[in-house]
Formats: sequence, C-alpha cells, structure tokens
Amino acid sequence: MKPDLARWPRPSVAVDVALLTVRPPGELAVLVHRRADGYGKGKWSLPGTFVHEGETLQDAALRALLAKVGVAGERPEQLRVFDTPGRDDRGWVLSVAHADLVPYERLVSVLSDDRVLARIDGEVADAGGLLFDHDAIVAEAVSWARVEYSARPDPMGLLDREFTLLELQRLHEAVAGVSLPKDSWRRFMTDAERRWLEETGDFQRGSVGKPARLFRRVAPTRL
Amino acid sequence: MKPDLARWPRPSVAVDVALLTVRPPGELAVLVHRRADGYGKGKWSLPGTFVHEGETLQDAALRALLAKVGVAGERPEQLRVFDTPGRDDRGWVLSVAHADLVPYERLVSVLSDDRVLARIDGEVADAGGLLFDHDAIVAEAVSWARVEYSARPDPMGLLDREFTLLELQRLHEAVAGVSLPKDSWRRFMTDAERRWLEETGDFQRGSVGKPARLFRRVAPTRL
DNA sequence: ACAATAGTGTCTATCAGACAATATCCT
DNA sequence: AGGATATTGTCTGATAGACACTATTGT
Repeated sequence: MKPDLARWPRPSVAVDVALLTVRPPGELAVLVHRRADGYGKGKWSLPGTFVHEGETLQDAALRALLAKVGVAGERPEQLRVFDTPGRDDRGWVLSVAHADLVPYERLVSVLSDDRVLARIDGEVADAGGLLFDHDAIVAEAVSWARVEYSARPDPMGLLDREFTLLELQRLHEAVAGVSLPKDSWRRFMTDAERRWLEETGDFQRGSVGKPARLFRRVAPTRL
Repeated sequence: MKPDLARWPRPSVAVDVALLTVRPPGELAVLVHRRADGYGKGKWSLPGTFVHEGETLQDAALRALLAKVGVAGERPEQLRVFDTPGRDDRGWVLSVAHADLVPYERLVSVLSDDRVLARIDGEVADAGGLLFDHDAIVAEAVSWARVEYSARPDPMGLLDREFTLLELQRLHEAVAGVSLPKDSWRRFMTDAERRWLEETGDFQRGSVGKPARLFRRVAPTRL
C-alpha cells in the first residue's frame, strides 16, 4: 500500500555548481555563464539545472556542467540547500548548491563571450552580481575550497604532473587568498610522518638558481 | 513571462531531524519514534515530514519535531541532502537531514512507548536499525555535534544555568565519546584571551571536597 | 585528622613562525 | 665570480599532555 506522494505539492529542485579554478598567475575564479534562454535570459549565473527523476544530485550537477558550460569529467561536492523563500520568483524552487575546483587548462577551451571566469576578491560580481542567490553560493564554495586546502596538499588534484614545492605553495596561496610562510609551510607539507608527498628524484630544469626538487602526491586527492 | 515549472516532474522533499541529547549520567542519545500511521507504520525512524510550500526547510523541521515527537523551540541545523536512489521505495524522495542537540530535561516529558531515546555507541539501532537511511543521518549528526563541541564550550547551550568546570567537562566528554585531560582541557576552556567563560564569584554548595567555582558562558551559543 | 575534590605549578615534546645560513644551479 | 633560488639549521614562543603538588571543604 503505497500512499500517493504526488497528491502533495512538491518543490522544483535545482542544482547549481560553483566551478572554481586558479587562473594564472594565481587568482581564484569561478565559471559563470550568460543565460541563453528561458528565465533570466541574458543574465549571468552559475551553471545549474533542475533535477530529473532517477538521477542523483551529483548526476544532475554533472549534466548541468556539460549542458550549460560544456565541461565534463568533474566531481562536484554538495554544499547545502538554499531555500530562502522568494529566491526564485518563478515559484517554489530549492537549490542544492555544489562546488568543485578544477585545473585552469580544463576550462580554457570552453570560455567564450557567454562563458567567462569571474575573479573572486571579496566580491564575485563584475557587473552587479549573479542571478538568484548565486553570489552566496560562490562565497560558500570558496570557504569550502579554503577548508579543504588548509588540511593537505592539493586535495582536488589541480597539479596532476610532478611539481615543485614552490608551485604547490603558490597554488595554496591562490586558494587561501593569503601568502604562506615558506619554511614552516614547507615543513608541514613534507613532514615524513604524514606521507603526503614523495620526491621523484628529479629536479626542475632550465630555471635560474638552484634547481628545485620535484614531488608527486602520495595521499589520495579526495577522502 | 514565467515558464511553467509544474510541467516537469518534481521530487518529494522531506526533512528529517536527528535530535540528540545527553542523557544522565552522560551518554549521547537520539530521539526516535515509532511511526503511527502511513508508510512504515510501526517502524522506528527519525521525526520527519514533507516540506510544504511557502515554508523554509527549517520551518518544516520544526513542524516535524512538534508533530511527530511533541518537541518545540529547537533550532535544527541543516546537514546535507540524502538522495540515494531507492532510499524510499514510495518513489522519488529527497531528504534534507537536520540535527540539533538539546537539554535532556526538555525531552523527558515527551518520552513514551513510541518515542524513545536510543543510545549511540557505534551503532544507534537497538533493534535492527532505523527506517530509510536514518542511521546514516544519525551518524552525520553525531559528527556534526562533535565538531561543534571540540571548538568551544557548550555551543548548543545545554548548560543554561551556572555550572562547574567538571560539569562542563562531563558534557563535552559525553558528546565526544572519549574522556578529556582535566588540566589541559580546563586551561583551554578558561584561557583568558578567549573570553569564553566568566566566573560568577559563587561556588558550588553542599558537595564533598573543595567547592568548585561556578562559571557562566560569555561566548554566544551559536555563530 | 582524613577523605575527597578543586585548582595550580612545572616539565617536556611538539610545532609554527621568524630569521638566517648554506647549497647549487645559471649566466 | 655573482646573482638567484632552494633547502636546511636554529631560536623562540605558544600550547597540549603528563604528573604531581597545593588548597579547601565536609565529616
């Protein structure tokens, strides 16, 4: 005996994704797009979509990334539900916010007049902010990334290849938005007990000064 | 021109609340109820309900607490959305999990044969676990409470009256599930820089041994 | 006086930050 | 050699945990 759930009013449930990246020479940015059609046409917003039946929230987030900004192969994480009444004046719409942080190179090819990276320094919005409550979602996504990056080296795997400690430090500084003390930060990251990094044995070539050791990650990029 | 959101299939959205408490002499427990009617009748579950239109998730959580377990005046916090396909075999149902931690005294009066506190020590379930994925929700609620209580004194305000440091420590030990070092824990909590606690000037009366100072919280109970 | 609990002093190990010395490359 | 960058050594201050000592009550 299954009660008929459909008799009760149900909300529309959207997912919205704050896809962050670190753009050279080291600034945090978020991918936004100008809405091509439907509601809010012409306005800037995060990629998002309504959740379909039989689909997980993460699947919906992936579908939104592919359809709205042409990005594939990411793994967005759920932040929380945004449910302020009136956040979407089409009606009763909840948004499950997601975030991910991905290599800049993977986004370059999708950029266009309608798909741009917006710098984040205190405020996201270049011109008047994003649609709905997307500015708040971006702010939470940045907090999320900063917490992740304060605990271990490059948990989102932005550095796939081998890297020097300076490169890793610059990445962490870009995410954190502050500079980090060279020596103690380095000792923290390379502490032998933690087994986060291992030396490849090779050195960076062709640079001025003493060549830097190359490292690779040992710890998994996610939990 | 508002598109008709109702044309698309929409999920049912529920809220479920893991209402935690610390029961004398100091064990963490969660309030569960036996479902009186409808789906899952007779089974144990967390208090929950479907979200109504025009209502925030928090309001829905409060309504569920009142209707299902007769508890009022709490302030549940959102954990995350549980969306595993098939988690509810009535159909397409998302659950926004919430958690709160409240004084035991406020729950005593609502307890009955069908509303009980289930101890938490590794596993919640006394008899075969809770309905749906509610065991997982309880686990996340416990993690949430432990994170909150590791950072500052009694953030949920379980000790409203004045208290001794030993009482505060026992509370934190109950939440954490481990014992805490008396001296260093005390120094951490009473550190003058942090201004978390202040002495009332009074002392505990009528106990054996040296009377303990009484403290009250200075820091706000939540963010 | 004695039992019992509260509160403090002190030692040690660890760690972050600051600072500076040393190492090793390139031109 | 001289400039530039990497890497390591060392000092200091803060802090947690361990341990033990002192303080203050009730009986």
